[in-house]
Amino acid sequence: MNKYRSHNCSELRESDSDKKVYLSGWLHRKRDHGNLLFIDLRDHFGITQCVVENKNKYFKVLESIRQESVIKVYGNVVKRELGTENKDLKTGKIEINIDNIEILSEAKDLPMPVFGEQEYPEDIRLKYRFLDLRRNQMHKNIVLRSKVISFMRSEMSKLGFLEFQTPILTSSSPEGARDFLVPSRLNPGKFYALPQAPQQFKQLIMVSGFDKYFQIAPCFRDEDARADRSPGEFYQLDIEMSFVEQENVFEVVETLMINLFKNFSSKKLMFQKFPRISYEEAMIKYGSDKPDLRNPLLIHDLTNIFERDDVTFDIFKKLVKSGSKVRCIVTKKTKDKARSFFDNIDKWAKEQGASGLAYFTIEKENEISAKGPVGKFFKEEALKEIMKITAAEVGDSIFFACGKVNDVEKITSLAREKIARDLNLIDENKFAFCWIVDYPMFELDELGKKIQFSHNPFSMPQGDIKKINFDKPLEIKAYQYDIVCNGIELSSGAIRNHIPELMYKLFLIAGYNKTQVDEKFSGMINALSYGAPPHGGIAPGIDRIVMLLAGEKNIREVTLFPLNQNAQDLLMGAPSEVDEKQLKELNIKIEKKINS
RNA sequence: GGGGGUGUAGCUCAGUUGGUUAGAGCGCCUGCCUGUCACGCAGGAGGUCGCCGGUUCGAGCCCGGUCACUCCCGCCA
Repeated sequence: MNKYRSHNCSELRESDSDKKVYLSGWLHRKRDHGNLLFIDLRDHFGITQCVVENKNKYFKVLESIRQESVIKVYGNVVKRELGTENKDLKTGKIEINIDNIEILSEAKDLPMPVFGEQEYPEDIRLKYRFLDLRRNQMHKNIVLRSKVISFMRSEMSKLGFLEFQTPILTSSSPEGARDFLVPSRLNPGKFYALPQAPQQFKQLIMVSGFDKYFQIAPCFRDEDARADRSPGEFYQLDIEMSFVEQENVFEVVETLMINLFKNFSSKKLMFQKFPRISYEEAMIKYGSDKPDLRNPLLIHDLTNIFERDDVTFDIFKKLVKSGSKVRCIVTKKTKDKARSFFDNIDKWAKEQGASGLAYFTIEKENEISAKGPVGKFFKEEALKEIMKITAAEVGDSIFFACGKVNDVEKITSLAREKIARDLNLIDENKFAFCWIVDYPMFELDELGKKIQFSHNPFSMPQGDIKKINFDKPLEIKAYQYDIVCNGIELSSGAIRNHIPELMYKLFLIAGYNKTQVDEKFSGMINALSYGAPPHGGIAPGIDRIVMLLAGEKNIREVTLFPLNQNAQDLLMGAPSEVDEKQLKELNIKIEKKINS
């Protein structure tokens, strides 16, 4: 092919026997027999075994050179003797008899080995990412990521979407996450912001008449990290479409996801048509708006039961009287589970900051009774009612949580997952997608006083625009939706509000008057005032999709050069201090924080 | 900002109730070895037990503080 190689390290077969070839790659592994030396030569494509005997003048050189050095090998392709073949290698039926070699780049002692599948501390992996990325699993994940993105591009193009780039230096937006700011040299004292998402731009693209747009869009948010959330930056498949209803967006995304997941994973899709679950229903049944539908457990509301006279569980009754809710989870056929199973869950709940989970098991001798620490507080009639509501049967157990709606939703949602894991109810070989729909337009803030947008302020409220009752804002639903897979939120989207008058009304409810809206969203409002198509879209998170396809639990496993949890790049040393001169040009002065 | 976990050789980890000189595997160095593919065998070097302080006759182990990494909550679409 060129002066470095005639073939790559995965190419040679029996049929190439007796050919003179030259290969280049990393010295993956050495097996030194003293007078005979085996070398596994590795490149991106695979591994080829090379052999050299002590009479070769390069023998000593190869003996002393370190792993991960890059060498060029010149030699003869030889068919391996029967019994010395390696079935695990594509090239396992041949080997290279080395004539001579050339060292292209020598490696120092390694801080972490490339060979093997052991786990290593993440700070070392990130500092030596180039070594980490040579390792098989990481290398595969990154290749997968590349293929997924290519696939998305080609599918979107086939569907008639056009790919555009939107600005990276843009303006700070008042809603949503913290912005990354970039000082402007030409405009002293002013800042650009990196886009949290190309939200306004993609809407402007629709207003500009381009009909359907997509982009593999970088998004920047200055928020704290999680396992499934990179600090700093991540990528979305940003999509926007003109003249569409919610279902049209769903069609595109469902088709894409089904093709994508069928193409890149052997795991089965639980639903060929993704279930649509309203936000309200999701919060009751799963305690979360990102339910893992592989998990068969459901949450039920039992608040009313604790208003009955034949229930004497006073702690819960008192809480219910003061507005708390009771929710429960039923586990099937758990009456013979060891006491420790129940107690562990209760203990776990306390560790999560809840006041624990009460539980009992339904039994029947002469009459139906509840066995367990709080069982004695429930008479037969009450138990029958509970069984009716929850579809619980004799032999099943019920776990209860009581508290304010938000708290009880949080703990039951976590408990649903915890209990299912303990009982091994989650099928890891499935993908369960669903849509969460009908999000409320507004919600109360934590103090329950101020009304604020619950999602995106640019979403279109549902129903006949002329008949919306703005006096009851909390009842207004929006054409706002999320797509969730295996409990991971992949994306949210919405049909956008393209009517300025309506937008002013909604902003007013959230406490912004017309002047304020004009100031903050002048570009957007202005654009919508000169003929805007009804439009909507969505933006699936690419990192999370690849994470699911790769079967990884951490987003950094599918990211080439991720920041660590403190948003530092240990390889490049970012963020870093800058020259006084640079600061001066930008009119910026650093005030050192003095710790007392 | 808050809570949990981890921190012992270059790397992965063990280290009993607080008790003499802190161990193993991989890697590294030296020697032996012509069919290995996690090659094998023999020997060797390598340690501020994250850091600071305390308790104790004695601390890798107990206590307090602190730092780093990570997971979670807050935050975030």
